[in-house]
Amino acid sequence: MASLKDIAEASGFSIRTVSRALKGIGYVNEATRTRVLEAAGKIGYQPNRFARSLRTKKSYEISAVALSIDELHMAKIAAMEQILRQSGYVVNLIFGLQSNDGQEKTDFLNEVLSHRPAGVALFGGFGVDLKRYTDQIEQSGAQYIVFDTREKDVDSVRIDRQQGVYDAVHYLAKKGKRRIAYLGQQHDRSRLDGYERAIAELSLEKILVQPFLDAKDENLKWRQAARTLAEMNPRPDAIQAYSDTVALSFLAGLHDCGLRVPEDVALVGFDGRSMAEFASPPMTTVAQPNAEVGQKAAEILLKKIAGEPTPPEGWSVNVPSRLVVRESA
Amino acid sequence: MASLKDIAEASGFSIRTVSRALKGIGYVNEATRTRVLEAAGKIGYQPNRFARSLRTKKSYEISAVALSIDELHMAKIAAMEQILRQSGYVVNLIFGLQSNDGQEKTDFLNEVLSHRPAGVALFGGFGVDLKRYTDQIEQSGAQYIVFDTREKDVDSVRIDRQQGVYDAVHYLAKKGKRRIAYLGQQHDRSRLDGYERAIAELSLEKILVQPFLDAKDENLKWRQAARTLAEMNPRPDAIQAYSDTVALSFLAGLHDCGLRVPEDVALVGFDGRSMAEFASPPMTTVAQPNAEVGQKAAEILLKKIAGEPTPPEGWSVNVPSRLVVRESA
DNA sequence: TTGTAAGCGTTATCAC
DNA sequence: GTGATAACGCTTACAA
Repeated sequence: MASLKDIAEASGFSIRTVSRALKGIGYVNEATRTRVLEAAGKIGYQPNRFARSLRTKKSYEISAVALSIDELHMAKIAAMEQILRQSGYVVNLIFGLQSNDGQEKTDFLNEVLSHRPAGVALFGGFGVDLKRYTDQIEQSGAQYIVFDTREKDVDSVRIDRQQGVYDAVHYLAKKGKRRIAYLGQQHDRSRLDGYERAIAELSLEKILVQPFLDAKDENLKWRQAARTLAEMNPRPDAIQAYSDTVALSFLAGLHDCGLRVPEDVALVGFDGRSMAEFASPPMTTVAQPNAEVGQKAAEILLKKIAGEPTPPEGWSVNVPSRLVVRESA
Repeated sequence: MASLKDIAEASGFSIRTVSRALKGIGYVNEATRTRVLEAAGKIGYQPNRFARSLRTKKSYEISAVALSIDELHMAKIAAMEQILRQSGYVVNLIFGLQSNDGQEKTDFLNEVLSHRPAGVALFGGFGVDLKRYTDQIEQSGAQYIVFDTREKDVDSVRIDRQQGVYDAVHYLAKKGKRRIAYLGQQHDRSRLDGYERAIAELSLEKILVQPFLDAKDENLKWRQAARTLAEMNPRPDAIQAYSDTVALSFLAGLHDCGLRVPEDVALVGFDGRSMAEFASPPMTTVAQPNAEVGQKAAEILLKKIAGEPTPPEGWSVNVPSRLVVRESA
């Protein structure tokens, strides 16, 4: 592969001049520049990243770390990659080991850092030790951003789930629904908070549909919860579900009970997974703003890497989720 | 960050000796080795990839290139990454630009190669020029593997769709179905071939259900095709669909027509997307062997990079798809 | 405006 | 067995 030296020889200038002409930094005679660029083009020059990183002690790689693969993660990473690529960065992907052992996760992070990324984008699932991991990343000289974590003390691009569910409940009320239930566990707060806030504003009755806990697997837990709903009297006429997967399992249960969607019960999911679009009927859902989240994460990383001072409000940012209306509600 | 020099100073040996002790290559006194390892551990040494790559002219990065993001792609990449990471490689992700302009795609590949990957894993969608791209990759000194392409002259890990559909049709016949239809376009061959082969063996009637071409969008094209099926006399009692998305759009159409699945019509999808699992009813599907495909792709890349001679049968390989039985059939 | 020389952290070549 | 030393391709002082 061609190097600066090759261009220097081909164009008759020194390496230094060639370098400056190519990067457009410093004073270079216009005639020299064109001759250098011409030579570089003819020879098919591509700068050597390894040499550059070695010399400048700067990396141009961002590691995206997730403990599991997921459609929603990927959408965020893809959006992030578009931005980072434009700034000359490469995104590398590191998927977690299956183990839940804490020790292993530390080694895992060490492995990530051994590649000397300029930045690390972390997905959740690291549990309460997240702060320890981000500290370790910073200590290694890299910057980090976390995707959508509940942990408070870390820089993160968070999704405003509360407001999305709040909007959805108002949407349902506007469509004439009066008995709007929430389907999910009581201890998962953010969505539930949005639900409760809207219900209170609308002076409606708060109705909670819980999973059927004796079920054999996760899917049946929610599918069989539909029976609970079917037997309620009066029956809810709308459901906001915790997630798309929960909503679709529940939808199967509604079919089992002979209840029609949206005629008998309107149904709104959460997440905006592709499966919602292909459900029968296509499901209305509060979509995660993946593109915006990925973009924001990239921008924050770039700023932190560039050494910009922390803004007064900190690096963390909230992005709103948005209702995607289809046929189920 | 600590370098070999630091360890050399700390342990009292030369850089060269330290290097050999750490890599376990060549003759090193056992006592020296332990002292060196100790010093390296204490100092927290991590080798500098950039220096190593610069010196050896070898890259330890594999670029996974896709023109679009997709759950199935990601599952393959994730599997590939597990293997490659164990061999010290990093997988970096490059998603295509939206444009369909040929020129842009060439530049795009140039950009990929400018990062000097040791190997490139390509997903389809590059059209008939695929061979040109793989040639360009090899010319740059990198190795390549293509995921599941129809193009003949390139090394690829291919999915045996024919056999998967063949198995599914036999499965349907064994469950007593006698009027098994294929839902899809006539010009997409691989799945259709498997269908036709099985139908011929079983001496059943070949029935093709085509999309409703006047529909407004892709989804409705298949959803409205259900009407066609509903009006057939006698009506098919089972469907093998071209894909999961097609099958689910069609399923919505079946619901529209008041037909029950699997009681009135059994339905089998293709791809093994997560949406199939969450359909109502959970959908039987011929799943793509993503894990195996990714693993094979990684193994082939590693062998090609290691300079192993091309085996007599070439580098390409076929992996079987497999029927995942759920409730829809 | 351009050229020379040093150095980033490795690995490879050669002596000792 | 071990130690100097050069080289990979680039950037950055500094000199011309």
